[in-house]
Amino acid sequence: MPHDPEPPPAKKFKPGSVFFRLDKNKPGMLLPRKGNVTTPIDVQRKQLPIYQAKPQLLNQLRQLHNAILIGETGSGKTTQIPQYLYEAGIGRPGVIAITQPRRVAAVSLAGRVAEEKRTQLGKLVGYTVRFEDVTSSETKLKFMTDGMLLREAIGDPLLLRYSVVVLDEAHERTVHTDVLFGVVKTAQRRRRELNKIPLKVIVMSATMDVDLFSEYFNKSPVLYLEGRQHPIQIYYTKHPQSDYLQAALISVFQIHQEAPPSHDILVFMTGQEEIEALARTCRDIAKHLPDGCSPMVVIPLYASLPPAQQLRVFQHLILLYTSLTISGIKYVIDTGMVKAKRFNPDSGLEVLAVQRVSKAQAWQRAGRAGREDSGSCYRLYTEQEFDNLIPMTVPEIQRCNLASVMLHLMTLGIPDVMNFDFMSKPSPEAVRAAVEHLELLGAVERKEGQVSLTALGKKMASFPLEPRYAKTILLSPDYCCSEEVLSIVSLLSVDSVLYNPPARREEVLAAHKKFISSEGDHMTLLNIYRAFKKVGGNKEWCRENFVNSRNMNLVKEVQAQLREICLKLSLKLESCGSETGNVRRCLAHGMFINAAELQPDGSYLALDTHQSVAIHPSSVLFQAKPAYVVFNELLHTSRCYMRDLCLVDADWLLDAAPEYFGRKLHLTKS
DNA sequence: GAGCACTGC
Repeated sequence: MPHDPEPPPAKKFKPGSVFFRLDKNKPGMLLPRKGNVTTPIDVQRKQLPIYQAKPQLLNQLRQLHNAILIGETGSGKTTQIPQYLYEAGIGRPGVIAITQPRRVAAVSLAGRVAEEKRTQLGKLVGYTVRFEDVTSSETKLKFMTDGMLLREAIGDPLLLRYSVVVLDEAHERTVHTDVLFGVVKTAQRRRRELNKIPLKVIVMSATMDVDLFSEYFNKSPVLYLEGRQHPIQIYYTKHPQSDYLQAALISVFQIHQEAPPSHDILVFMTGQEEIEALARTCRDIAKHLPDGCSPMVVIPLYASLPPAQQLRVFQHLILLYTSLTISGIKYVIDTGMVKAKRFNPDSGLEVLAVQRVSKAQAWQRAGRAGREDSGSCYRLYTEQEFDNLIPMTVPEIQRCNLASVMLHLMTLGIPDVMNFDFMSKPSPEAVRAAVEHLELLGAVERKEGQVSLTALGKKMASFPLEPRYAKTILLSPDYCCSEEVLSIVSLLSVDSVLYNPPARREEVLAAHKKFISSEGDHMTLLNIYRAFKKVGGNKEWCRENFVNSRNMNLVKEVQAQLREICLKLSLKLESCGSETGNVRRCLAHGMFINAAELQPDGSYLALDTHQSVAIHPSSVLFQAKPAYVVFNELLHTSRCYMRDLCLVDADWLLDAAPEYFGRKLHLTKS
């Protein structure tokens, strides 16, 4: 491909440079649609592709205990299937649950279906997500996050309130969905054994990788639904691109000069930094576009941007990498890369790395171009490279820490968690590491080779938190600092409450300086939270202090929820006031697995895995070099960094787990 | 002296 060391003038991007090759073998995927916004709602329902299939669908669904439903976006399956079931009396008098991986989807779908049924939300149709329950005794169609159904299963493992469970967006394979697969399958079997009302399970997915689903659910039949996708033209590069960012830049300008201005371009990229850099370059080049070329509006879009900015109206170019729903996209540029987390069970380390997308992801990205009308997708890789992509993204359950999953399964009374019937089994090492972690925390115990939940473990499971956080909260009454620990855990379980625009670095440092505690990041966060509460969550205060008020308010919600659980468990809630040493003692006892020791050469050794780690420069302890710390997480980027550190005494760690540290010390010597 | 994709309970 053409390449200039200097930022090339716009002329270089004139149409005609043969960059893409048309792929004639893969024409548009599905049928066009006719849309009309003013059509009455019941007519709209009948215009959906799924409506034609309604009689056969109902016929099948009435008989089957399990069904796999494959339908593209726009087939109407998520809004219609629950209504069809209800209208046909299938599953009465029980409740039909429809799970979603994301909150917004659960909420908006419930709203849409309530509208279609002409009822008030929360009556016949409702939703349940964390912090929000809009259901009543009348609710028969209940949209919920999969995590929420999982939590409900703790009190009701057979899911007896439900006659039908619809697992939607199953192709996303989130941890929660994958665990739910096993939970509903178990509930189905147990209900049959106990002669209870049968449970119908419908798995809905957008992809064609159905064998796995079908096989898992006792070879259940697969029903296909026609979608509503418009034709999409796929283009590939002639040659592999060594620099996908450069390729994206060229493609953007090529399309911009050829396309009508009302057609937006969507570029899939891997992260904030990349997006900001490309946005800057595009804007610079756009200033020097030749006369007659329409102006270009560049909108960077990523999750950590404040929501107001995400909602801005855009005209021509969007740079984006999330799964946000945006309409009016005509052109998609797919870099073929994604940033994803990988997990190493041996080191307990999560690595965030840029890697190639899967075929499924590539098709999903392409699909974004055909929502409203026909579109084009430019893949910045060759067709051969596409053919070599892995078919499906590795399910999250195979690349995450399983501690909370294992704890959850045990709470559900699953007899043999080590051999749980996962659709895609995580590695035995990952399972073993998780159980060992729980054992160290005292959540499980081994008796004659069998693993069982302890009373402490049962309490830990009642918190929607990682086990070590739950443990720390449960320890906090012993140190008379539950209020502080609740705040700290809440602060750690949301995205950063600190706002760090790199352009205003000096101001940020000055503003945050007054909160800094020499005891570490946890206490610093606590100082910020205390100050925030003192001014009553004042937004102006947040702005002045570079504090993210949205996340801060989320902290308040989380804390309220955790406090509620503490009260149910009759934990004593009290504040230690200025005795912050108590808080650090408590953190040391709860987080002892994440401890590190200063070495003579100035580096740190993580005591659990004996790997060399460093203090992340964002920590307030970066220059302090304390002898012992506990940290919140390890992040492997350019080095292995500890993030969110708390200064502790060696004695506290030894006191927390004498046997464990005895073993670790022994390991150091040998 | 770095820079963290997206969810969810």
